[in-house]
Parts: sequence; structure tokens; C-alpha cells
Amino acid sequence: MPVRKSVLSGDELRLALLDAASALLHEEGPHAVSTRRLADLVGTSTQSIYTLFGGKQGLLRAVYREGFDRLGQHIRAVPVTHDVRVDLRGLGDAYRASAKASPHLYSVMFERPVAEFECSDEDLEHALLTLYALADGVQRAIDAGVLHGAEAFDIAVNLWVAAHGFVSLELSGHLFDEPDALEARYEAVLGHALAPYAVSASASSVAR
Amino acid sequence: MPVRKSVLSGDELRLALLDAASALLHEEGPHAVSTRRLADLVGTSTQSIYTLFGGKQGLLRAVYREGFDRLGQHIRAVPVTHDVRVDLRGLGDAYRASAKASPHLYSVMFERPVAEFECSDEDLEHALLTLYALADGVQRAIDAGVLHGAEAFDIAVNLWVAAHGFVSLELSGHLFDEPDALEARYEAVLGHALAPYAVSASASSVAR
DNA sequence: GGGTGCGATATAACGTCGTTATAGCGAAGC
DNA sequence: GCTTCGCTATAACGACGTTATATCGCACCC
Repeated sequence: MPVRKSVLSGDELRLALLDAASALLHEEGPHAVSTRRLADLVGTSTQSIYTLFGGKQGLLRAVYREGFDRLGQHIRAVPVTHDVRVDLRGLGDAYRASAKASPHLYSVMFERPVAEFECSDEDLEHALLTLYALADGVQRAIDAGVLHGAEAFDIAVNLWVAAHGFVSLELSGHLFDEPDALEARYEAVLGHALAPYAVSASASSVAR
Repeated sequence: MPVRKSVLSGDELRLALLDAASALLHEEGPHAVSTRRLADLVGTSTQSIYTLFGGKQGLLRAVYREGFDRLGQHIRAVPVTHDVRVDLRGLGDAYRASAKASPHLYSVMFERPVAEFECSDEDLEHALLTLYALADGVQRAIDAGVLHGAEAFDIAVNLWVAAHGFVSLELSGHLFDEPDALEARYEAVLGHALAPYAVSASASSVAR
């Protein structure tokens, strides 16, 4: 079937292009990921991007989905301890850490730094899957009797809104807190999002 | 001094270019605002953008700042009524309404949809001024005895994080609530951000 | 008042981009 | 063994931001 003038087979080429795109995105940002640079890096021609991904849009769609997959993995990798409150805080920390570890990837997921790529409905639904990783953690807190009053998914969305709001402003540079105050604010923001669902009277102690 | 081959003087040209950029951004999105289209629309050459703004970067810097100025105006335009709780809700509604009225402008302010433009420290500080519009509203709530426990600016930042988190996810399409549930969630998110600072025991009633 | 210089303008060119047309090669089917 | 189909590489197209070049108009100065 394929011709393979290049050293790599079709699947290898696909992976190599994706890796190169991720690396370029991570190291130099969205503007650096161009079809020509990718082709040069991998040792193929720009045409491969069209046969394998249907264009730059398709390639970035794959990056977008991989970004949400990785975020989900980071969230699911948070250990389940004996203290559910600690676990909840771990979820929030994992979210922020994942975003800060690859901010350009986070940008591709929630902003539109590459003009060619626009989210499709399927992409948005795929992104939604990641939210279930958060919802699972919230469900454990409900089962442990620490949270109550709403469905786990509903609480998870509120938690997501809070975490994303903070992370988005932090990454864009709009938060001017000193480092210590910044950490404290993130904890506070997450705590406030969960407090209304805490069982104990000292609501704000959740996730701290 | 200037030559004015064109019909417009320097200042007029500057305003015309800014208006055209805003219009193009609003109607067709960030990808549509190109130096050539702007020059054609205004009836000048691309060079004017360099003499007047120093490049596309400078032009978008002006758009960015105008975006924050307009957001601040919308927030300050919220009427002060006899009920401070109503006013607080009005602030949140104004923020979201302003973003949804010109989503592409909101994108320029908080995302990086145009590769050429990168926020400078001065731009970020300029954006910070808008936050004082929110802080003023929060201060009124403190003065009225509805909120307490932190500085107005601090509470305003938390409110901003909540509002931005919701609006950002809403605009990017990542929120899947039905319309009614969406409105309710926004109210809830804002309420949760303010609840820890409410004086009454029924904390979540703030801003509803 | 007529030259002079400077700054803004318009035109054209350069390099890069995403994309598409064209040509060529390698393996599968008969 | 020849044809056919799909993938590849090359080249070209149009659009982009930016820069170099040439031109023009007004202010200044002698």
C-alpha cells in the first residue's frame, strides 16, 4: 500500500509527527508548529500531514485530544489515601500542575492559539470524558460522607470552573499575587467551590 | 509634518484602523484581522500600521487595552441600588454579558488568538485597573455590612477567578448544561466565591 | 520666496505560512 | 508482467507580516 520512501511506516510517521508537534508546541509555543517544520523534523514532506491527518487541523485535533487524555491520566494518578479531603486537594493540585507543566498544551485545549484548529462537537465531547476523572474523585468524597447535596458530576463541574479560572488567569499572567499568596489563593478558590457541599459546619476546611 | 495622501489625518487614521480592527475582530474573528485587509478597509497601505502602531503587535495592544477599558465601563455602569446583594449579582452579570457580547475581544484579552501579539507587563498592569471596578463594588458590599473577612480587592480577585472560569469555559464550548442550568450554575459559582465572606449564616444567599 | 530636509506614505519585494496540483514510485490484483 | 491504486515528494499558489525603496508634502531656514 504505502510507498515508504521515508524511513518510517505510516503509523510510525503518524506518531513521529504527533511527537514532534507536541515537542515543538512545548518548547517554542503554538506559532512554532508549522507543517514545514514538522515535515523537516520528521524527515518527510508536508503532504504526509494531509494524508495522515487531513491537514494541520486534524493534527492539532489529535494534539488537543491527547492533551485531555494526559490531563485525565494525571488526575486519575492522584493516589487514594485514607483522608478524602487530602485526595480532593490532590485533584486540584494535579490539575494545576498538569497545566503548568505544559502551558502551551493547556492553551491548545482551552484557547485557540492556532488559527487552523477549531473544536468540533466530537472534540468537546471527548474533552468531557476527562471531567469524569474529577467526578470520580468527588464521588469518593460523597461516599466517604465528606460531601453531599448534589450529584458528583455537578460538583465536579463547579470544581473545574474554579480550577480553570485560576489556572487560566495564572498562565496568562493576570494574577499578581506573590508566590505564597498565589498558592493560598488557589487553595481558597478550590475550597470555596466545595464548601457549599461540605457536610460539617466548618465548610471551608474542605480541600485544605 | 504628515503627508496625508489619504483622506484621513494621522489621528483619524489611527482611530479608523482601530475601529476596523475591532469590527473585523467582532464579525469574523481573530484570523480575519490582517494588515492588508485593515489597510484596504480604511483606504490606506499596510505601512500606516507600522508608522502609527509600530506593527500589528501594537495595533492589537491597543485593541487589548480598549477591551479592558470597555469591560471596566460595563462593570462601572452597573447601577447602585438599595440592595447591595442585587448589585453584586449585577457585577457578575455585567462581566459575563460583556464577554458574550464580544467573545472575540474577550479572547484577545485572555487568550492569545493572534500570534503576533504578546502581553507586556504594562499591558497586564493596565488590565489590572479593570479589576478595581469590581473591587469598588465589593467595597460597597463591605461598607453595607454584607461582606466581611477580607480586603475588597482580595475578594474581587476571587470573584474574578470564578467569573472568568465560567465564562472562559462557556465561550470555548466546554460547558454542556442546558440553558436554564447554565444560568443557575453561573449564579451558583459566583455565590460560592462570595459565600465565605458573607456575614449572615445563610452564606450561599449572597449574590442571588 | 525658493531651496532643503525630514517624516509619513505608497509600492514592491522577501520570506514564511497552509494548502493544492502535479508527477512518480511501490506494492497489490489479474 | 502489466495495470491500477494509494502514498509520497516536489513545485506552485495565494495570503500573510514585515521590510526596503522611492516618492511626496509640509515645515523650516537662509
